[in-house]
Amino acid sequence: MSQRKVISLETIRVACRNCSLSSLCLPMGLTAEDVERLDGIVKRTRPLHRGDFLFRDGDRFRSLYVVKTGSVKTFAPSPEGGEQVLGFHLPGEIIGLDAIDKDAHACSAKVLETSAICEIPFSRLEELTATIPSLQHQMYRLLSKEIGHDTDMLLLLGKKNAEERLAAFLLSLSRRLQKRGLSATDFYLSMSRHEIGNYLGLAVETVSRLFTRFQDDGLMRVDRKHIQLLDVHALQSLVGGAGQNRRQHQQQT
Amino acid sequence: MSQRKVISLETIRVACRNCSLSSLCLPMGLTAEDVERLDGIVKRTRPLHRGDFLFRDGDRFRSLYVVKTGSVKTFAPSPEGGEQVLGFHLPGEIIGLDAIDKDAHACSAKVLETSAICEIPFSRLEELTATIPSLQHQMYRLLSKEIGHDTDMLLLLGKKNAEERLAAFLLSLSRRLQKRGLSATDFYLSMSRHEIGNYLGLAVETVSRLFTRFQDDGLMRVDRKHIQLLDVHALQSLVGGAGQNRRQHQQQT
DNA sequence: ATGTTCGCTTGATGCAGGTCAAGCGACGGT
DNA sequence: ACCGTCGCTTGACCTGCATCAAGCGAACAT
Repeated sequence: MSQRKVISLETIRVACRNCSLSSLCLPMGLTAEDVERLDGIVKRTRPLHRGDFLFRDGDRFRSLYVVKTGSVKTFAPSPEGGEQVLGFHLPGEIIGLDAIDKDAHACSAKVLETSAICEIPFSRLEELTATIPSLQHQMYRLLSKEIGHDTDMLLLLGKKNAEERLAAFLLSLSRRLQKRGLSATDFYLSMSRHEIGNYLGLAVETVSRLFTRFQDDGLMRVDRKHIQLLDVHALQSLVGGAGQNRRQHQQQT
Repeated sequence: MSQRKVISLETIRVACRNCSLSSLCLPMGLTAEDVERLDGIVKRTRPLHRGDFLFRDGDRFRSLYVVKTGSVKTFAPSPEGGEQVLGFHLPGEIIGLDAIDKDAHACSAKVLETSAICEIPFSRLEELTATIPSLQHQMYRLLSKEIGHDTDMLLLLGKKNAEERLAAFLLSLSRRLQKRGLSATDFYLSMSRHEIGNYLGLAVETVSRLFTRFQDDGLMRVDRKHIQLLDVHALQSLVGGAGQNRRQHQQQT
């Protein structure tokens, strides 16, 4: 996020082994030699710009994509012509795993800001994983992690109110940016209020009102797309649902 | 579902190659020889009963589980002490994929009715997939499919109203039962109204009222847990969101 | 600089569905 | 056969958030 300068070609050609994201990406836990082999199949594309598509819903599945810098949103069409934002993807995150099953993309991926993206042809990757057990394991973990993440979203959409959703969203961004060595409390939103609302199952107006409220309550500072979190702990307790006396659907069997 | 008789030991010891579910399960597309090898690592447990756990949230991850007969629900604890039902699993469906990442289960799996379950130790499976490319591919597809399914649920929880959610739920059950050779229009619900509501992000009362309404509208017949779908096509058009003039969050960039 | 667009904010209003409350019938235990 | 429990239904009410409406300011083109 907040990546405003054009990325130089120099930067792009850096290999996996030098990539600052390797600890978040596929090479995690591989030997130097295996990283070289993986490196051999990764394509590094020229910088993409806001609005560019990595792929569109319906496209044949060929490659996975890893965000190197910038950010990408994925979204699926809903039957009525609207769309559901499925996620915002930051550096080190992998896009396209959901397309393996049907060998076609069920969602589209659109670049939110000038971004550098690695492309990994899946068939080549699959060959490689068959001969590198730790890479295979890493793939399973990545796919599994994606499921776990979706599960978290199900809980959020199924049980949390608007306040809890937005607080969770902000904290998720914060945590992920921090992992990438960026500020956890001061960042730019590359997505619009509308996209945030869509992602969280809320109306734009609700998102806007909540930003205002959070700011009035001293939890954060908002200036257009520039966000500063002032009281992370308070936000965390909001997510916990300590928000009020919110009744939970209890479960009995 | 509606599996009331106790499963005989005879049935349980049948191997993968004779399993009627093989086309839905891991063996899909394997050679006879490879199925044998897979078969060698699969454990078949004695029948489990309503309320039994396959695993609990926090347990160390060891195995994947496949439902052979019966049904299982998975659910995750939410911070406030409630829980979120994540899914209902029918014969042929695999449980536990979300635990690979952290090597621990983040949700619990509880048997809803007398069920037969296959257990597949994951470490053994992983060894096997490294030597059987088509099995590896099958695993990737399974994991990917799970992501796709979660994605559908995100859309449902994020954009659909109560009516659309329940209709989608009924049709999903119907479709899955049909794939397993059971009736698509006449079945028992092994889960409670409460669990359905929890899964769909609705209150029990709303689920109940909708069942009544759907019945009054001639879409289905409801008698306790016995369901008969009378007008599948009408239900499908409900899901489409033709429900009214439901406004969609449009997306612009 | 000036107009146009578009994303965002803010206020007013309405309603889908959650919450509360009460009753009923099925089922399991003794 | 009886009773208690529990899941389900139904009605009355209430509220959180969507919807509708209006206005504002930043970014951009001319």
